[in-house]
Amino acid sequence: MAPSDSYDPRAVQDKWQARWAEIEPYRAEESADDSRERRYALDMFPYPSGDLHMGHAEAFAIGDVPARYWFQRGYNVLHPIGWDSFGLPAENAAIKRNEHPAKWTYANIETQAASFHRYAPSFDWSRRLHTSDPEYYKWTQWLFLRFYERGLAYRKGGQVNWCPNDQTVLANEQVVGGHCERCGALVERRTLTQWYFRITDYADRLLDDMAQLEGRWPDRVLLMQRNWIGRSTGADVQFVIEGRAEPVTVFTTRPDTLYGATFFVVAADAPLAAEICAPEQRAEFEAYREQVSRESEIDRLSTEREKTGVFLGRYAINPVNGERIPVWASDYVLAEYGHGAIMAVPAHDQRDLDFARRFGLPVRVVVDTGEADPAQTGVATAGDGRLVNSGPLDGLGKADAIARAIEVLESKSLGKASVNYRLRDWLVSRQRFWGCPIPIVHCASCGEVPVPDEDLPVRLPDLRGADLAPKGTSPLAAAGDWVDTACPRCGGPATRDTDTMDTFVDSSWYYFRYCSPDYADGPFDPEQVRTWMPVDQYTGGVEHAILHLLYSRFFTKVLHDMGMVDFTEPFTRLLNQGQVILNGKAMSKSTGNLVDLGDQIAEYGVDVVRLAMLFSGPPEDDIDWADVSPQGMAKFLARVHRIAAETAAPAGADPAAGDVTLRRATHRVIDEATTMVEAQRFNVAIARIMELVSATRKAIDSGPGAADPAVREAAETIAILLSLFAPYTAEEAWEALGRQAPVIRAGWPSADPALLVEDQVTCVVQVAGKVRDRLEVPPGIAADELERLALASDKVRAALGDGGVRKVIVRAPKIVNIVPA
RNA sequence: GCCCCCGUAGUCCAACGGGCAGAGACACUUCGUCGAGAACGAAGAGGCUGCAGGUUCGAAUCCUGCCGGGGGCACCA
Repeated sequence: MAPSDSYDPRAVQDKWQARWAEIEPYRAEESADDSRERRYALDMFPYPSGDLHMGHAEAFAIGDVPARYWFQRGYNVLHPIGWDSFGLPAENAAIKRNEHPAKWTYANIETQAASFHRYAPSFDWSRRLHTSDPEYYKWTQWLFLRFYERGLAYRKGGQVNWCPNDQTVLANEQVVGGHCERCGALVERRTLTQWYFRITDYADRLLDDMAQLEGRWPDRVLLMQRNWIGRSTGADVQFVIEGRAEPVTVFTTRPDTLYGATFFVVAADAPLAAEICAPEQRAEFEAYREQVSRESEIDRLSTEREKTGVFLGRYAINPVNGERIPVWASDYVLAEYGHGAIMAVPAHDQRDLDFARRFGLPVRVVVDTGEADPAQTGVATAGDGRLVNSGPLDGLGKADAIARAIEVLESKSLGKASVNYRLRDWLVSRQRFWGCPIPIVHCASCGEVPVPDEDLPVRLPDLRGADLAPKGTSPLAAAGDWVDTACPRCGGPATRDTDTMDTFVDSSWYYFRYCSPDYADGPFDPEQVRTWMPVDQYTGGVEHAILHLLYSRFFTKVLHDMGMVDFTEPFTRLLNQGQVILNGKAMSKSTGNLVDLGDQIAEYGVDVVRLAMLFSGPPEDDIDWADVSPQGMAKFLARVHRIAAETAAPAGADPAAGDVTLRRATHRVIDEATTMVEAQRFNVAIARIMELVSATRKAIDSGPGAADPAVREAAETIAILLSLFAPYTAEEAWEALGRQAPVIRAGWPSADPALLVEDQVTCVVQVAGKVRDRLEVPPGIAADELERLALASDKVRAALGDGGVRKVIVRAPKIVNIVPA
């Protein structure tokens, strides 16, 4: 009997898909009188690029488990779905096909929605949203305007990252190793005026609030965010530059080493360098600056290459000792970080030391760490030690010296304690069409004017095909009728801002919208958000560790400050699923290293694919599809189905009258599977169900038989536990057992404690750490009784020989270890 | 270069706060059943827990070092 004879996945899928559409078992209830506990399960919403693939299958199988578990527990569950539907691929496809991006986008959404219906995550479809719908992006614009009012959205000119392939600027977070995070092109620098969100105002809170997430988010995500924000504490110190009226401020984390500063470095591309360069050094400096401006981001990032720089012909005065030190320009100092200038302490900073050795500048040790002289070894000493050659700081340790140095600086108004961040403000404007228009109008007499709320949304004009071709400025600029408008303030002629927002703005608040997707008086109904949020479980890929997740945390804090929400972190728990790979390599269309989800489902069915994804290992691990066995999963599901069909005890039969051995197995599995689901170790939970299936099979074949009430109890337990992982098979089995759909509302079983205690357990008796005997004892046996039994064992006495006993360690009822004299 | 995570059977993976190395799956061997199959049921084999030390009565588990794999950061003063 082949599995297909008894269990046809496709027929079962079609049957239940239709039934579920009728009974809507996954609908969240928003009524305030519903007193059930609430849970919010969220999956990172998909971008509609073609159909769903294996990666989606894994992510949504994993994200579905906690949602389904909560349904079984009887909670009121919000498990929504939507699409992150603005973005470049749609625009590129539209150019190629001479269409509107919406056409490609919404066609793909329909394809994915149909695939999702078949894949059957427990979504509440009534809350579906798309970020490219005007009903949605109206509120993205509304939020932009609130940010603008609060000074959190602003425009400034400066050096920005430019992707030559996508023809748009990028945020720092979207440049990875000097390449565009999206398309991989080498990123260039341009000087442009752009819109920013002032995320740096929230740097401290983004860091400090991570305490709330500790242990609930993966460590590596927290670490990456910490690194990205990059807080460092130290001091601002003012140096006078000879011949310049205003002193120049530098930031240092080591004010204790001020007496060791032997030169001063200004970022070569900072205006200050050009300003203070002495005439006789001008030519050399200009040549150097030209060279620096030509180097790519990749060159600049390389730590291997030798330091470069030029002397600017000027001197700075060390504020603590009045020493004259030469001022250099170099590209190892960044114009955008700190103040674009540093004091260089080569003895205690490796970068400064490399520079000093390259250009023959002096090295002066001011912290005696007990290590060899950096000037000789070329290795800067950054550790703790006693201060030397440092006037009033002499003799202090590093930490004390830092504190003392800051005190001295502050008392003389030469500096102050200071904090710097690696994090930069979030550049949000994009020179592309298929995004949310920035709701600002530029008026010759009034300047920047926000579009009034009642005029939102500012809809995209109807552009398509060639009009969208990138030309380095936003395609929106070409829509003359759209661009020309009246100033909302003075009524005079004005133009619309032609940039659109980074799509990460759209996705920074979608999980709020799900709470009240049709709400018309704001981005969300505060009442609904209060009852549903924060999100209890968020599932998605780790690639968003410092993009979407950082931005979303920022948005939530701003909404909190606006009084719109009463919490400060949006996602209580985060799970990053691994990737699906093949033969150790990422799947890729171009190399043909691909497994098609549709093919897999056609061959084995949805449940097999889901189960294979979940059973292959812990959810965080990558899944190599070459290692999984869909056939094995199919075999298991067929076993489940057969057990349900064979179960002969009537529904409602009292399990207490059933076979106690099988009942023990059932309740042990309930207990352990529950623990494993809560610990997010779904592979182990499934293994437990497999054990129960085997035990039930055995009971039917060679035990009390299919008519025993314990078999029914086991079979029903299997169906319910399995409903978290293989919804179709579980529902079909539930029906075969004479129960009424949906199985997802059957209720999670609880283990009977009386059935969890064994009446006999095996106690291992060791002599000198080696197992010598096993005793069958009652679990509640007393330690001294067990010790007596163990010492009385013939095998133990044989092992001990003539020697005496030095010590006996008893851990009742599991083990006795006897240490011979 | 610095930091984090991970090395268990041929393979994917279990093993709770140190206590019998094995739950489950794939592959393998054997047996039974039958409608004779790539079906169903059962049994079995398989290990220096990456290596070397240490702590302990007892270590896959804790500590140190090394080797191997994965990830993050990498001129951020």
